[in-house]
Amino acid sequence: MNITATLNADITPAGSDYETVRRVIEMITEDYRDQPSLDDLAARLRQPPTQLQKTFTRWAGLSPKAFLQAITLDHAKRLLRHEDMPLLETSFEIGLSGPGRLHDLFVTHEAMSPGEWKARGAGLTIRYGFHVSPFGQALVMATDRGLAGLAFADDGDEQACLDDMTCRWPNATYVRDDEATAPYAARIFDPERWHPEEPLRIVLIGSDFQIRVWEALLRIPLGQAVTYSDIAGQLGQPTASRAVGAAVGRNPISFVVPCHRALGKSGALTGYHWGLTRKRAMLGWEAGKA
DNA sequence: GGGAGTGGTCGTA
DNA sequence: TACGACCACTCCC
Repeated sequence: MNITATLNADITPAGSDYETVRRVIEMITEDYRDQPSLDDLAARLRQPPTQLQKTFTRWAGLSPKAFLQAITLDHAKRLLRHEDMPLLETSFEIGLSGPGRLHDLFVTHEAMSPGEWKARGAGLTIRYGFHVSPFGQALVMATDRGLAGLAFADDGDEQACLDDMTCRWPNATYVRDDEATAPYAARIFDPERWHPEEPLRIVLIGSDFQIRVWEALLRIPLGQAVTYSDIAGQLGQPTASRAVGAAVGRNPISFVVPCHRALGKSGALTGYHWGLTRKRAMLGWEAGKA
């Protein structure tokens, strides 16, 4: 059975649907103060309102109007409010030593040794493939130890996206193998397939500091967010928020390591390596699943 | 809103 | 090694 085809049919709109959704998100983002109506949005996209509503809701799990509310600053601030649940601290106690089961995708992770990191991927074979995802073309990269990379590209930008990822581990051997990476894509973007009994294996390749930051991100549950300074504080270096931002920005397994759940202290989305629109898309999509 | 301070990383010498 | 530039930040005026 063709997993990609199943994925398309099940949860992922065709590529052009992401384009539609992306444009809706952009319009909502630019004009959210005017609270654009469904009719306004549909008119600008030259689509019937009912069809747009259907496409968008199928993709996000919530209507354009609900989505509009989900990506406003107020909502972001609510995600950040954790006085009744000191997120990172409690997660820390539950167990750093064991596999990172706290992640909603049920991830077990291992880190590359410092030696392997210094070798910049030498001796490592990385299989990669492009797959349709709710957030555009997804570049999936895997070693035999598990998922090592996940990146996103708009149509036509696949090569730039691949270059961006391969230059991180320039000495690795890269093999295009869509068949090997398709099961990862199928699973990652379908919450129905997130099961604790079959954790997703991921491999973190990065510096010591980066890995500590990425592990902190893995402890943020679906529908929650933390600030860069929260993470810095949790690492015992409360003034290192800017360094945390830089490390978050180097996250090689976008979405799975939920870097989109890191926000500025004001609740503003600040930046995202694969585009702010995509960060909004992820938060909105999660708002529909949480 | 903008300037200063921040800590990790990377390129260069 | 050492230094400077670069950052998905934050604080303070």
